[in-house]
Amino acid sequence: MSKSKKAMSKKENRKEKKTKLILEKAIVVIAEKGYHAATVSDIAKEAGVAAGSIYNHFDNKEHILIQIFEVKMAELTESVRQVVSTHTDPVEQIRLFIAHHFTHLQRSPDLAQVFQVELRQSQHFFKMDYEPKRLLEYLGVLQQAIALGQEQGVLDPTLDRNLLQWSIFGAMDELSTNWVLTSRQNRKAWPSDLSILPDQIVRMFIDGVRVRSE
Amino acid sequence: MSKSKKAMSKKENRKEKKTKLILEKAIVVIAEKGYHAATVSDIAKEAGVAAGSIYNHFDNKEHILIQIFEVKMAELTESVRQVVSTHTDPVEQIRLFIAHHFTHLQRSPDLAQVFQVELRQSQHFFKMDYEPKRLLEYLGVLQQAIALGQEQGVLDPTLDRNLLQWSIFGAMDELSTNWVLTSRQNRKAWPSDLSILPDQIVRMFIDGVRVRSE
DNA sequence: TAGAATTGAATGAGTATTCATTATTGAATG
DNA sequence: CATTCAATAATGAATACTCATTCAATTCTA
Repeated sequence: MSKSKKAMSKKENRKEKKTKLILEKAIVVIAEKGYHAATVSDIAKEAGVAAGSIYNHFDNKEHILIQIFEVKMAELTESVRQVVSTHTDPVEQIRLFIAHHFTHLQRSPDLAQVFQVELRQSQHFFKMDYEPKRLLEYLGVLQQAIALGQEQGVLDPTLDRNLLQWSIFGAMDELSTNWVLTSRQNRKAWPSDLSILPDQIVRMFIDGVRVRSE
Repeated sequence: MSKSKKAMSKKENRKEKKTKLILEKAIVVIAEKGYHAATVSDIAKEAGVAAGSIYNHFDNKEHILIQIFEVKMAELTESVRQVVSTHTDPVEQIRLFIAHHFTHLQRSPDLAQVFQVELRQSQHFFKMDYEPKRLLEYLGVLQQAIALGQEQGVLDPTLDRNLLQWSIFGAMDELSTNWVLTSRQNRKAWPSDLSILPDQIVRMFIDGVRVRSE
């Protein structure tokens, strides 16, 4: 865990900034060339450091990829948590969660490429203990909205929350990957603006999940 | 493309059988050790041939992985097409499609591991022109059921078919991956028997998609 | 017996990582 | 303030290592 900013010496602060810089540049380079084709030297050059210096910040090449996931997922979780907390209606919370996901995707194309495509080439990403941790934190925001909906009687109480949670994520993830893959190639399988998706997805899922009022 | 069985000489027939054998053994070895850790020699040994012989059947290591996808996807598509064609009700067709997906997954754990995890480590799998082709053929069966449902007025005609198709696939794929990852580790995040999933998934999606009677 | 298929030892390419060396930093000191 | 100096950080050339792939020699087979 990182020390609070205040407790950090100038040196530690500076080092952390450089770590962050390398991470940001790594996202650009990896998105551009692909994880395997992007060499450690490429990343170092882009960050303006020597290849060996990378190893003062990361254990190895794969660790860079993992850290991109860790750091960016934590940020994403924090920001979606804030957005969702501005509303109390569970269905609206779910809509916001989904909308935020695609907004984020569209605002950070390089990161999107890394998340949807390059990360999955990591040998250990799938198999590690901590892989689910950050993802589960993120999806926890969604799950809370679902649980709230059930408590309030808006969503089917017999529904398997896990099933819904993973299905929504699966749908978002697949649509995201499709978008990333096609947008880089200038295909038009998907609208360039993804802002219509959340409403449609919510309608699709929720109208099936929602307890019929009538 | 391969010649019809009748037009094949004994030699060609034998060669094709060996190609198939290598492919089957490759699935076992790759599922066991992971794509990168599985060497060409490992696969050759398992298939009872010399390492060099692999190259009489495949261009390179990655080509093996691609061929696993190509061949097995074609088989899967053919079998689901048959299953679905036994019913005319579009919702039942969708249910059958989903059920078949999970049944297949559960019956072929090694292939499931390769499909859900190892394939995605291929550098070119995502980026190739032919990647979507087989997948689109497979999903075409689902799409036809959706289209039929719209024609019959059972499903919302304003619905974006692509969206539903990819969302259902995304949900199935994510649940599949979860199942593969947990079942190998004997976790119990998912029931060992997946046969309950299809009904739940159909309920989730269809009840939101179906035009409300009354 | 020609041609195809198979063999498996040898090759070589490519790059992640190491590490001895050099440079930088900033607290302590007079 | 200027200087020292131990600790940290940065460097980049050299290394080391793994396997995928090749191919000349051998075996098979129709």
